[in-house]
Amino acid sequence: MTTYKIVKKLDDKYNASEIEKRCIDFWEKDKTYQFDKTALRENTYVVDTPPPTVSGSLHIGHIMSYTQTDVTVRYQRMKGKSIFYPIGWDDNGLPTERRVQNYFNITCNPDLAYDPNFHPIHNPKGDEKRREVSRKNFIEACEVLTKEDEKAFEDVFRRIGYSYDWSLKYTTISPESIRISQESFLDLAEKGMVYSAESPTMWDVTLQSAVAQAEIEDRKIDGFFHEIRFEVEGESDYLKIATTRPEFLPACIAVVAHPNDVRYQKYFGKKAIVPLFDIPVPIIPSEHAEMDKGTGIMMVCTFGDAADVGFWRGSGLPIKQILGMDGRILKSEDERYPYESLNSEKATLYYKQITGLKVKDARIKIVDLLRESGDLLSNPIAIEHPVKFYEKGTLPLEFITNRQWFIKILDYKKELIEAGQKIKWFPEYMQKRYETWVEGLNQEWCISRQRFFGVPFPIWYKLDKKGEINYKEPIFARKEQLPVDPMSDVPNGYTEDMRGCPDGFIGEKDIMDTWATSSVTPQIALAHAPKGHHLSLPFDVRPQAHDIIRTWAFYTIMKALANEGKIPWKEAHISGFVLDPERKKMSKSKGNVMTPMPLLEEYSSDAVRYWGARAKLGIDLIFKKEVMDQGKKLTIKLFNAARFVYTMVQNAGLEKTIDYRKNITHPLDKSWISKLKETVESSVKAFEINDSSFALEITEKCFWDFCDNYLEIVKGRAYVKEGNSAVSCLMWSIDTFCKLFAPFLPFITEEIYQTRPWGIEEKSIHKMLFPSSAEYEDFSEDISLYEKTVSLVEMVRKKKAEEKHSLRTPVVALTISGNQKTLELLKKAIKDIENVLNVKENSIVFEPHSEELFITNCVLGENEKNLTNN
RNA sequence: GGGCGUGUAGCUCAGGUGGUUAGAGCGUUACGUUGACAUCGUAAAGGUCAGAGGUUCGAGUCCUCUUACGCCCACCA
Repeated sequence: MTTYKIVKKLDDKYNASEIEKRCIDFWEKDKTYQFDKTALRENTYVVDTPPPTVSGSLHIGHIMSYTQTDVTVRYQRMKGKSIFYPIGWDDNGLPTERRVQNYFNITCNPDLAYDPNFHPIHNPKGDEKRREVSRKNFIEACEVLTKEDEKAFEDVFRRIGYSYDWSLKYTTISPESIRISQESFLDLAEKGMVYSAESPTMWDVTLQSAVAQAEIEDRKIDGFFHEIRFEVEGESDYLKIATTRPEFLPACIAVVAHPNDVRYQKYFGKKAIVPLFDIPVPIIPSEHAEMDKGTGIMMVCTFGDAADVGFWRGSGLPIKQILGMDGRILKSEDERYPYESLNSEKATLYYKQITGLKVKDARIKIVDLLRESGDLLSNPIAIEHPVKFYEKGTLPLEFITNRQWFIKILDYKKELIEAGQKIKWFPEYMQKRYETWVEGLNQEWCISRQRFFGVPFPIWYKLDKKGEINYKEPIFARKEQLPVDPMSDVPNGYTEDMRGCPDGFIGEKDIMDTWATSSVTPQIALAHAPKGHHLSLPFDVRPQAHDIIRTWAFYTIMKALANEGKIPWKEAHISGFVLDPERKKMSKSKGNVMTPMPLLEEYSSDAVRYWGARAKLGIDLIFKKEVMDQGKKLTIKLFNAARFVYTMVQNAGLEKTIDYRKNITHPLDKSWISKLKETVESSVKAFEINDSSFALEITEKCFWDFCDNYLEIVKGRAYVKEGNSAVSCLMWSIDTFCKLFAPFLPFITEEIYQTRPWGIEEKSIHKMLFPSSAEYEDFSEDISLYEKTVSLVEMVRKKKAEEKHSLRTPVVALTISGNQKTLELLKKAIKDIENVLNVKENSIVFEPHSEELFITNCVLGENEKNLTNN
């Protein structure tokens, strides 16, 4: 067995960093947290740990939620369960990609061949042009950089004592993870749930990639209503059409009004003329238009917003694409306005003035032109309106038509909601959030991204005789081929020299949405488990924060359901955020993030864990250092209380026998054990409903009661030879508190447990069984003796405080009033009471006159200070 | 517009099946240290439990409404 340390004795002074070092070393050598694959499933607790994104650093929000999970896991371990608690690093995705580009001054060109001689070097200056490298080289560069971050993350997680089995560590960009992600995709392809299509896609022009519904957010931005004059063919009057996006005039395909709108009914079937460009477009009745909004009549362009896309889908009208992938107005090949116009010359003249401009500039230009031509009916009206953004983007999303891969989800809403109902959510109301999200889904999951650092699609396309791509019949990789990179691997039946040639093939350049990989974390974790394990879905728990219910939780449920027909986990534990003192979410851009390492140094790991563990699941927490102070104080108090009790145990010559608890015979001690029993019972109850913060709260309360009252009251008895009952009771209490606190404060409790005065080697406390109230049953007695004694002590203390005397001031005369029963009870602890109050032996008078317990006469003697002063 | 959550001491938060006088930490004030602990102890002050109504012998807790704040979703001419 691994030795905890050579000198098995508590230090004289509490030293957090020494204790932390000893414990980390001990747990490592002892393999305390190793997963035991031989345990039965019902004796195993399986966790789908969130792999943190390794770009930048961990912040205090991680610490709160990861601590809450570790506490739960440690409790389960102390229930005797084998724990499958892996840790992974999410190094796959955009944040890493951006960071790597800047750090090495490189950029990825997936068309390039792999260069085995390329080694990335730190080059932040970026004086020279960014070097283009192949996708494989780029991924290698990502791995170089993420390794450093992962080291720093691991240091923090080890230091704070998260009980991962580090041998289960995975990364989301590893070949194994890529394999699993691709396999999941191929499985869905077989099931007919994936397809590629060319259609209007939400497009981030800065990122130059498609994004999915889950990654977009609304932001209120300033804009203008422009009221524009549209003439009607064959009519003398004109239409007044309001739009926020006049730059899309040349892409206008129709004008629509509500079918019941009497103002416009007479125009239906006629054509409106788009100003400047003289484009005749049909005036169509459509429910898309609302009578009471604006002028009640609107123009439809391809595409100004999601409503335009919706209308276009049902209209059968052709798309007029004027916006390029770079967010600029397209130049047509012959530099003419490329669509139908009554006056092509004029249309071209105007169109030329906006080609190549960014949408915002094009808008300004068009407004100027409308003003000049007299088609702007009023000055633009300033408004604030919600616009869709990519959550990490800076410019509004555009709808641009291109080819993307999708996973069908809209047909499965019912099943997805039912799966959500089978999962127990903590707190419960988080299930509602999941349901709201699923109900509100209106797009299939677009999983292709025009990026580089991620999981490639296991797909190639055939080229025909002319070298044109056949998208209709993609070549899927075979499962035994995985993982594949279609840009360097070759599909079955082809050779590398056929790549890009007529009658040959070409690889799919795009990569998958990072969530396509994150959504299979349970499967990835299992792939990293020791051979011969018997685990499968569902896991026991998924801990995560509430902001990613619509992404991580949703996609994981969706994949588990589609791939395996199962729910991924039985429970979801949803944590909140840490807010700064102004109640703002901590974020890098606001500069208000706190990193954990300095706090661990300042307060100790146990104290920081205390802070995280006190927060309730799901609640957003305002960061308060004072709570860490409280944790630090508690830790030191535990240390000192244990040190004192251990000295008593040594003095009493108490031996470790199974039966030392049998020494506990004194009524007051047994009464205290009742109190302890109650706390154990409530603590277990709280843990069982995943309310560990409550368990901590009541344990702490009981512990301070122990220190302030019980320990003080029996101190005198513990010093004398016949004090074995008290000493045994103190010892058992310390043992109990250590176990109750162990999930929260793993370091100090291990230190105290390992330095027990028996001198016998012990297993880690974290492998011991959590206390159960039944163990205390036989040693407990009516709790009221303890409670009455404490209230009596408090009364006398208060009297001494009121008279500004020291607590050691002798009491010359004391009369206690109360009912007969109470007084008889108190007499059982008379020696302890005399001692703690410093009353002369046999001088307490009992008066059985009143119902309530109180002191009718309390005369204090002179204390030493007063004597010297006089 | 729909939904969810929150409102308790100066601050940050607990208050479980409704049950004495509503709790903790920090902060404030007073006192205290010779035998675990000054990274300390004992005590005090501090509350119309957001507001109104209802159920009940009894409501911080249950119901209805109002109000303030936060979040999620939707709308986006």
